[in-house]
Amino acid sequence: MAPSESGMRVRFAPSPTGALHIGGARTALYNWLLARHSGGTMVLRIEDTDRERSTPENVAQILDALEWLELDWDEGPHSQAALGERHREAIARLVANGHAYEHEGAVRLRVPAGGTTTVHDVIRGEIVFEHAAIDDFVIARSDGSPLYNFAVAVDDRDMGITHVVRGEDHLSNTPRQLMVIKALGAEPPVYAHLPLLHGPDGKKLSKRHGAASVQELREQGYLPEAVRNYLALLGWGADASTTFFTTEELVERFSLERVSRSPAVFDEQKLRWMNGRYMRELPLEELTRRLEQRLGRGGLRAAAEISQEKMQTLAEFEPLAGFLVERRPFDEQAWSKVMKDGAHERLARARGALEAVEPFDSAGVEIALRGLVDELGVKPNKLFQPVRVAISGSTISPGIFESVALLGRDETLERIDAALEHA
RNA sequence: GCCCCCAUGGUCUAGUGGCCCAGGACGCCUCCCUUUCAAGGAGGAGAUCGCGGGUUCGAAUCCCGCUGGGGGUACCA
Repeated sequence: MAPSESGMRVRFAPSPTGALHIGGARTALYNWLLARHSGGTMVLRIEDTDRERSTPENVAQILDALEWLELDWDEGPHSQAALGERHREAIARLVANGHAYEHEGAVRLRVPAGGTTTVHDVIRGEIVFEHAAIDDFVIARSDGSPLYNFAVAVDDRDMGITHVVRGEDHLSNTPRQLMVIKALGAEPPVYAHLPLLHGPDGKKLSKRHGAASVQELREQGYLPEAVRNYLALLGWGADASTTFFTTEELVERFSLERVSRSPAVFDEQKLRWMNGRYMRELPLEELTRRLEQRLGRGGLRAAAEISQEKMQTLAEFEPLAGFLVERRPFDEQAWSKVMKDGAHERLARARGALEAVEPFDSAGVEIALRGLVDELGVKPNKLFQPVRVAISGSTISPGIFESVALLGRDETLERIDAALEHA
């Protein structure tokens, strides 16, 4: 580890405009990885100098999202608005020493007429901005309240931030912040501007692109560890072939030097695939715990066990295995697709075979049903699908033997009877 | 308008002058397995490395121009 990377003080500074977006989540993750990797400090600061937007509910949503992602912080959350004292003090100082001046009630920073300001960006190298292209910008409103570009610079200085890691949308404003820091006579932090995240249409990621916020990802049944892994790979890669990283490995291997410069598109299909892999590797106890917590009920262990390898998200448990928990109506499309060409008769025969199974476990059910298949001389699915529709209401379910065994003899026979009558 | 950033298959990426007529992953297609759906296994299609000039014995890799995309330019953050 390079000396400069030891004990980094980083900050995640979202403006509370509502749900935490995926782009913000990635920024938070990268900052968190850097703090943990360097044995440093993660500061959480809420950029709430914009009155209206900064409601307590919005702030709560951000904290909630970070907690779900299991990204903890060491300091904060600080409210930028609450730091007004420091800001006003700094403004007064700049006005006093001529670095800023009052104009129509507002205060503007004096930008040198000539020369340049260079941003040293870890990811992009040196970026030179001509002062000629930057106007004297307002740092305080006429009511005295500070503006973003000013407050950020002051806060980063006051909080001793060593590395500012944020989205590329802040790059163009960096020279302004650098000028404030310089006017204040402070040392600038190291900057790293992350490439933005885009939607499938190439435009900036937004709600229009499906799951765009952390809370939506949670609702859709994604696992936080899978989301972390996927997000880490959106703009960063450790090598040519590693795709799966435990969080410990991410902490160990993540580095700003390997962050890419071009924008990335959030691909939910790949997240789904990755999430499925994490789902299958979850210990059964853990999978059960998460499903039960999500559904607000217990007793799901057995159902979770026979469904685990078939789910890509926690949300898929219900459509796949909900029938194990609660009887549900027949899906008419499934019904008409399966219950034809003598299916009714075969279902009746299956009922008979199951009635006699002893013991009524998955192995016993399999022997009985396969035996009947041989006896009838039909393709297995000619018998299994009608049974599946009868007990689950649909054509999709976990393994049929396991499902039947789990339901138990009485429940299974009742459902088959209901199906026989339904016809 | 002006300023800044970016540019490898549909997507995420590896690649920093020869090992690349470009590697991995998702997705897609085919086959296998198979009780459905997934999963898994084996193959396959898909990239003139945005375009045009250079530099060099040699360029995805360096330079210039262009085009395209994105961001900024507020008494928003």
